[in-house]
Amino acid sequence: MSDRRTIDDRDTAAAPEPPEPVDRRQVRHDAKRARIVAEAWELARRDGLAAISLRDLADRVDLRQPSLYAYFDSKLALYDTMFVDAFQAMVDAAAELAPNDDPRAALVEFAEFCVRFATDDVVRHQLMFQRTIPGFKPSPAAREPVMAIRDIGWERLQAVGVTDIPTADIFTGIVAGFTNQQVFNDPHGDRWLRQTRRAVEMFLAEVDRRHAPKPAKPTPKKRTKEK
Amino acid sequence: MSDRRTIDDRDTAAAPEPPEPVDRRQVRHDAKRARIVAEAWELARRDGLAAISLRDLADRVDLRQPSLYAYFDSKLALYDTMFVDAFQAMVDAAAELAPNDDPRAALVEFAEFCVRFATDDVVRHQLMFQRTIPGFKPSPAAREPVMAIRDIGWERLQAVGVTDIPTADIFTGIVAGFTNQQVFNDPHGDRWLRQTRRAVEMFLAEVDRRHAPKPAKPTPKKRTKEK
DNA sequence: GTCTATAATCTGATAGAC
DNA sequence: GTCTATCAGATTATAGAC
Repeated sequence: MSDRRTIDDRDTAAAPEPPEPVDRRQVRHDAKRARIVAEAWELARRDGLAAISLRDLADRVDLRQPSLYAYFDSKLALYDTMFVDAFQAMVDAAAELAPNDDPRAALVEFAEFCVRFATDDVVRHQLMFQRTIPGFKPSPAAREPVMAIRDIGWERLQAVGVTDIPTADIFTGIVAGFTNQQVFNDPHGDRWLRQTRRAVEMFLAEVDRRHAPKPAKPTPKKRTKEK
Repeated sequence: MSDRRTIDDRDTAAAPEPPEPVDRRQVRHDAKRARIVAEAWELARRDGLAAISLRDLADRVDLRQPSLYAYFDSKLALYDTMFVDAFQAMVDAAAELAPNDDPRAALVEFAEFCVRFATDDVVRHQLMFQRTIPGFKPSPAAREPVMAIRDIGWERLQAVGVTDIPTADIFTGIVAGFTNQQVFNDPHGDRWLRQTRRAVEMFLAEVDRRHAPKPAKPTPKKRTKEK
């Protein structure tokens, strides 16, 4: 199947060519590429993210090591693909979260989701949120899914009335911390995951306090319009 | 790998040590060792923690690479020493904190100190709080300064009335998160450091709420346990 | 696209003379 | 303790045949 698609190709291949909607080669290429990435994750989980070797990786996908360069320009390009893969997975998983009418419950849910997602795959978390690979910096193109997940968090914060950056920073600080502690200090348990709800409720109480600044004295219960 | 004793074993125990105060050789050895560690930090800051090479390191201390083995049994042993060095520095710095009569202010101070200490040296933070070097795990001996810093935090928590682990976990989660966000998202600024006080005060408000449980709302009894 | 072969370099670690 | 010499590998990446 000669598929050189030079410009004058359409003239010479007049009759029998069925119109290909998608290039099959491209499809297979992409599929193999995806498999390589999947095996790279396996390898990273086994040996550590920084210890992936292209030889080991090639073995796992039945290629010789140089053949990987048909799929990735460099090892750092592989990391970049994995980085995008990880954030895209997070975006997809976040989209699966059941919608919740109560914005406060939704925020708790989101925070717990973040902690859970990180502990599901510690190495993935390492690539996403720690600068650990010496030469690696996400490419500009890799920023897109990062911003997507950031937007999801931002929406949920706005839904509970948080619109200023400093308060949002407090929330992200909490989530980042619980995530990190869970991954780092209790990677197979749920010690910090269990406290996440309480932490977010604590945060919400602070938000309430800001929005309805009550004077200091313990007054009899006043009616507020918030439920 | 011979499982020789841990890294730092100078023969402190064996000698009866009558009149001879210190061995000059030992002093020089220790001094050079310290210099090697210091240069290793430099190198880590320049190239990344995982990218330290013993050859580069040897150059910086005017040795040939094999001579480093007179000071460290292996590269991982060097990391272990650096790990201890980092936690010891944190303990020392924490000891410098001005005493504060108000335990609540002292807790805020401690949290801010942690965030500041981390941003002072990102690579140090990486070694202390992230599992990033493929083969490295702190030796049992290295645990001591880790526990020392943990104890400092624990004391300050008790001083504000926190005695249960789950609540302490919330505090460590907050501190870990603000530290991490600061290091990761604003390494040369103070974006999360500026919010640390507010976060700790938010935490303290939660502690107060627990200690003086006002029957604020006609909700069914919800959180009483988890102690 | 995949291969073989190899470049080019780096790595941590060891042996043994002095 | 420091050296030279070297081991025994590893690594990523490239060249060029098919």
